[in-house]
Amino acid sequence: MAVKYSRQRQTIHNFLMTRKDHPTADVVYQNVRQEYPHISLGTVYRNLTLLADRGEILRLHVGDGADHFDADTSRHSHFVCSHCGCVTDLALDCLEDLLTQAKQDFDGRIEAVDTCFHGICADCLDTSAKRTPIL
Amino acid sequence: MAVKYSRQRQTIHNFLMTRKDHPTADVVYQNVRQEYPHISLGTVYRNLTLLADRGEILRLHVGDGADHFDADTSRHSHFVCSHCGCVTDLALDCLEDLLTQAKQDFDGRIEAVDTCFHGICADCLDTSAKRTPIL
DNA sequence: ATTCAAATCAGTAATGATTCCTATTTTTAG
DNA sequence: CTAAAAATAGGAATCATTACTGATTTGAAT
Repeated sequence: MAVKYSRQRQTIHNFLMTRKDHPTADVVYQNVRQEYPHISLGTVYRNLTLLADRGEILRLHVGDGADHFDADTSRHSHFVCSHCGCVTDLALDCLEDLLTQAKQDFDGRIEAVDTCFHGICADCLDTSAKRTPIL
Repeated sequence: MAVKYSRQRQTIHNFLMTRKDHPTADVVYQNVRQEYPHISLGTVYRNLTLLADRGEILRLHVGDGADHFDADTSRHSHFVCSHCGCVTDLALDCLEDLLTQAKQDFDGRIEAVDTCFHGICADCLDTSAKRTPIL
């Protein structure tokens, strides 16, 4: 099953590279649809899965029901705001140390690590402070 | 909405505390059903969600489609075998360092971190070595 | 450039995990 | 003991994702 070029897949990958907010499949679909009105949601899912399987993008499980996708495949962490649901990048030096230590302590073979931080993003802290101090 | 005692919830929580393999809601359901044949899957989900919301158990998003649940709420990491799908605990000293560094570097408020390692567990490495060396 | 098998597509149906709904039962404060 | 609040069982509904199918596109060999 050799991979052949497809305009749809290229467009999906290109779109993902323009975004830093790690959109869901449906967000990708809604946006790519502007250029390809006839693209189907199944095509978006199939290509996101194919790209992720080939290591060209990352599939993130942030725990909000839908998977998110990231065109940046370098090792980095993520943050999810439990208030607005936004997903952002987080660069941490000691991520490598974590992997190194895990490989030492563990019997099996460790290939990757997903690190997902949770809390309230700066924007939500700001706006909630200006309105009602509930959070 | 004060929380009232329920035998079903107690049984679910008790069952979870006997297991170290972080079962899914359906596995909890299948097991608790032995004692309560009439318990419904909805009740299992509702109580697992309630316990997780109150911080009495953890809900894990390991990326295999279904959420897993963990009665051990102390800070620790998890490992998921991409071959057999098993989920195990992983204790790492530098997890605290990761949180500390993240809080320093980040503008928002960080409350928690999920760390999920992926790879092949020791059992799967063993058995695949004894059979056909595909992995 | 033409051909043609393999890959991909659009559209839609099916699946699987989880949540929602409602009438009934259980819990617990007074 | 009583009654209001919470929880339940059972099933329907929802949402993300995958699978299916007949038509279209790609690309390597002619």
